Amino acid sequence: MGVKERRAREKEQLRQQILSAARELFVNEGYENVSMRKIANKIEYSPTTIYLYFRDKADLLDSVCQETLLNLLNTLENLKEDTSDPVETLRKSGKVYIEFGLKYPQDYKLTFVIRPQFQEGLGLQEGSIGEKVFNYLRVMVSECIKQKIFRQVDVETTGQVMWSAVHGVTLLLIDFPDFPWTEKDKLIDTVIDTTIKGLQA
Amino acid sequence: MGVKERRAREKEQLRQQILSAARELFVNEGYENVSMRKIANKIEYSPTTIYLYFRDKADLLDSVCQETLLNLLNTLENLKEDTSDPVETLRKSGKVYIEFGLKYPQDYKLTFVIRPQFQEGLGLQEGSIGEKVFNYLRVMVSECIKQKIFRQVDVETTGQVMWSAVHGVTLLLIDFPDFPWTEKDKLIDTVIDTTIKGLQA
DNA sequence: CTGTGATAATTCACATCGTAAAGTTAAATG
DNA sequence: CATTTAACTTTACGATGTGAATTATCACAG
Repeated sequence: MGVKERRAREKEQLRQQILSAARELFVNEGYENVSMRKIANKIEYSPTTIYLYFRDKADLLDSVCQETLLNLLNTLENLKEDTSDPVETLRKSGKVYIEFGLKYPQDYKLTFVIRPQFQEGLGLQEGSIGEKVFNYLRVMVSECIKQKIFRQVDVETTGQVMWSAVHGVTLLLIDFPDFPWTEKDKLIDTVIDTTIKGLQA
Repeated sequence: MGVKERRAREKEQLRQQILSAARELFVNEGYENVSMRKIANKIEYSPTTIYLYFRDKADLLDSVCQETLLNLLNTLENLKEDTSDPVETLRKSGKVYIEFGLKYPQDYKLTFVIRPQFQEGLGLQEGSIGEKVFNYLRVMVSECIKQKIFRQVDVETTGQVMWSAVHGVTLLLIDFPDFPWTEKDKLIDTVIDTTIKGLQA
């Protein structure tokens, strides 16, 4: 009964093909400037075929963003060189987060700014990858608090403050590339250092 | 020669009409979901009339955003109750900035997220309103530094760090309303306090 | 090999979009 | 009244997201 399996495999393959064509186009030309027809052309299928695999254009976007979140999660988890210094780990994580955003600016915007416009509230719910990313942050922060390096405010708030800071710079640097920013790396480091210093006991 | 003037006034009036119809629609339905035809219908003119007043849809968006920036600037300047305590003024300004964003979430996103997608780099150039807003921030920050309350890092970086923090929370709160945030006001205050504390000498 | 049923992909169609170009109307000037 | 000018509309084009109807592809039973 290998037939069913092969067919399923083929179906999954085409799904992936659509997904990666969509990602490439979204990233290079922006979500709004990519039509279903363009995606279809790229993979040499008819436009409506895509609808056999994705509910609509927003659903396609959503799937692309899930992948991005997974990438981000992996990137973050890859640096768990447990230095036993939780603050250093947090600092490094912040840096990696921002650098991820700047390395794939379109993916970042797609995931954290564009998608929320189309999928109200979704994306960070129970068990999702987005939640896992924030959990990663939670763990690091709570380590800092446990060791009494950070003030004894609650983990949630502390994590959210950290997230605000890195999310903020990332988006500003992406959205206003012509603004007279301080030297980029200096700005990034200062944002992280300032926030960490502000959170310390 | 009052004729010319009257005509000019009428023209300006229609321009304003278009602008406010556009703003209302953009805000309520989102930029992408508003067509030139919808705007035209609302003001009871033909769709192409709008093109006599605005280059294209992006230009219309741009004008709406300029108004938003002006509103923001006014809001900020209205609280210059010179308490002679520059830190307190900065804290209050941050709060007002965030509250402005949360009060008009769609306007805020339009201005700081959507527009940059259509007008590369524009909006913060020399003499613009956007620049004035950032100048406001600069002045406050440099006051804090002058009084040796803040670390002696340069004004630019300090201001940009502050902006990152407030921009970050604002957008997160807008874009992920369903995320389990700490109590909103607490989060806002903590973001501001943390950043200011981190910047202090 | 032929027919059958399922599944995958396509063709066709529709309403809507941004906006260019040409056409029309009305008001100001002489 | 005639003419010029400015304001506005009509018409038109190519592109968009996507639903419905249609066709092609293929595994399997007889």
